[in-house]
Formats: sequence, structure tokens, C-alpha cells
Amino acid sequence: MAVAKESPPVSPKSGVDQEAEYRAQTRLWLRLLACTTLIEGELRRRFREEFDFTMPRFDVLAQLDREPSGLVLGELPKRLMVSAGNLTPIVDRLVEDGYITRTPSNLDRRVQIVCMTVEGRKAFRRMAKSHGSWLAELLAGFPADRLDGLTSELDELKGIVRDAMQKP
Amino acid sequence: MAVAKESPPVSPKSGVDQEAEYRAQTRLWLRLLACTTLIEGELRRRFREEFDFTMPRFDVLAQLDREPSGLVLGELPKRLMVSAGNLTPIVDRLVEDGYITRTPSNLDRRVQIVCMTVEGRKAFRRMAKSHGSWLAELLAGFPADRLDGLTSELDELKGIVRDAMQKP
DNA sequence: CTCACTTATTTTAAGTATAAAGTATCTCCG
DNA sequence: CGGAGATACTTTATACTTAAAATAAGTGAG
Repeated sequence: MAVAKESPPVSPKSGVDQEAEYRAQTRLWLRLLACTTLIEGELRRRFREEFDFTMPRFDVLAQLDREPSGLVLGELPKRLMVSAGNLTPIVDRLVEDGYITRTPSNLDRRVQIVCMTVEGRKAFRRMAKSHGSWLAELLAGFPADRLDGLTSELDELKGIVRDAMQKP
Repeated sequence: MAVAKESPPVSPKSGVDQEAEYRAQTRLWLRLLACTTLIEGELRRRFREEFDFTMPRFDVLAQLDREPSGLVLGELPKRLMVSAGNLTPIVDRLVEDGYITRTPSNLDRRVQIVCMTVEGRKAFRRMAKSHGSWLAELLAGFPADRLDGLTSELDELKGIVRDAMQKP
């Protein structure tokens, strides 16, 4: 089947161009990381100061807010892109603090259903409002008519990266 | 990984437009976060599998690689945008494992100079090479002629966010 | 039925992260 | 000088994170 000794490059770019593309890719990655770190850090700080709350806890509530009938616990790690083991103590504390309930399913005793409580929902809405205005404040300087364009590009990037991860 | 829904406007624009901008900002933030999480997770996984190494450790080496004469320890938290206390155990382990040295300055005994060892530099170069090709693999599908444009936009965004954080 | 498999969740070990308090050293004003 | 305050770094307490092992419950082939 294979004939050539050294498999020919998929894209026959010359060394210099390839080097340049490498650097451009690295720059993109570093910028992406810097932006996210910067915003995330600021949001985290404010969550802590204003509400004595953390972002992972908020993220769980955000998922449950749109599910009035609750969610199978196992759905959370998938949606939040975190490991299952990570979620256990976070959910524990949210239950303990009265924001959510955790009920075993009676169809399958391995499964648990998590559901926001009334107080949880109230607290979430209050925090979500602040979260939104903090974000608006941080991003205010970015031209409104270019928000969607940038979002699309990132969407595209996300799809590309996901595909690249799927293949092997 | 904050995931908020929408809430009322903040700046003195009116109604519908403001709502729309608000949602566009949230979408942008979620996409940014998703891209970074996705790429970071994959890079972390590979670092671990291939080199039994972590990204924070790699990041420290990356900073020291460009400083043949070493770096004042206090410079690291600034460059890496992490807290100083966080760095202590990471640097400890890198010293322990022989990748770097930590020497007290004799001009100011509070100050420490960290410097890569020969083996550290060798290990770093090997890992950096893989890091680069992993990134190239993940980003390969993104048009090379648009890399710089996206990077510029993120650069701009970073500046805007930083300014917004400065003001208060 | 039962034993191997699968699935849902928790536990554990190791590492990363922050904020805040602590220690040591330096600087400089009075 | 000498002590107040600044600076460099570490320690502590708490929380998040993953990978991998453990537990527990369902599923299905023989």
C-alpha cells in the first residue's frame, strides 16, 4: 500500500511558512488563554466579594435554572465539561446550603435527580443579574457590531478543535 | 465557567438594543470560555500522558527559557497571572526535580533568583516541541490567513477588559 | 439464575488556585 | 540610629480539578 518511505506532507508548505504558522497558532492560543483568564479572574473575584459564592457553584445553578423538573445528576458533568468526581462535593454543598435537592430515582437506584429549590432559584436570579452586568461592564468597550462576528469565529474554532480531537 | 442567562440592561442605551447587546456579550464570553477549556483540557491531558508533567510547571519553564541569567522569583506571578502563594510549591517541586535552581540574591536577602538548569532546558525544549505540534494539530483546520486577525481581535478585547478593570 | 459486563456515582491522591495572615528583610524619615 | 512601613516570599485554610480506583446497581448471555 504505502510506497513512499517518508510520507509526503499533507500540506506541502515550505519550512519558513510552517514556522510562521506555528508561531501564529501559538500567539492565538496565548491570547485566547489570556482573555479567558482575565475575565474569569475578575468574575470570580466579584462573585466572592459580592455573594461569597464560587463560579462552579453558580454554573451548576445555571444549568438547573432552565430545568424546572430537575436534571439527572450525570447530566451535569457533560454539560459543564468537568469530571464527575469533581461535581460530587460541589453538589453536596449546594444541597447542604439549601439551594438544590438531590433525590434518588426510583426507577434506577443508581441515578439521582437534582433540582433547584425555591430559595436556590431566587438566589440564582439575583446572582445572574449581577453576573450579566459585570460582563456588560467588562465588555462595554468592544464595538457591539463586532460581537457576533467574533463569537462566530470562536464558534468555528471550537468546532475545528473538537473535530481534531475526535479523529485519532 | 459562568453560564448566565439574560438580565436587565446596564448602560444608558435603550431597551431592545441593549438586551440584544447583552445577550451577544454573554454568548461571546461563553464561546471564549468553551474554546479555552477545550484546548486547555486536551493539552493538559497530553502533557500528562506523554511527559507526566503539568501545564503550570511547563509555564514556569517557558518563562525561564527566555532568561538565560534567570529571573527574580517575584517576576513569575506577574508574568503568569497567578498568585504568589500558588507558585511556591510549584517552584519547590521544579527545584526538587532538578529542572531549575533557586538562589538567594546577595544584594537583597528577601529576593530569590530562579534559573533553569541544563537538564531543565533540555526537558523544556523537548516538551515545547510537542506542545507546538499538538497545538498545530488542534488548530490545523483554522485558515492560516485568519489566525492573525483573530489574534488581533482578542488582543483588542484583552486591552478593553483590562481598561474596564482599571477604572473603578 | 448467575456471573460477567456496563453504568452511575463516590472516594482518593495529587496538584492547582486564591485570599489572607505570617515572617523576614529592607528603606527611609525623623 | 531606630522604628514605621514597604516589599518578597511562605504558610494556611478553603475550594476546585483531574485520573483512577472503589462501590453499588442494573443488564444480559448462557
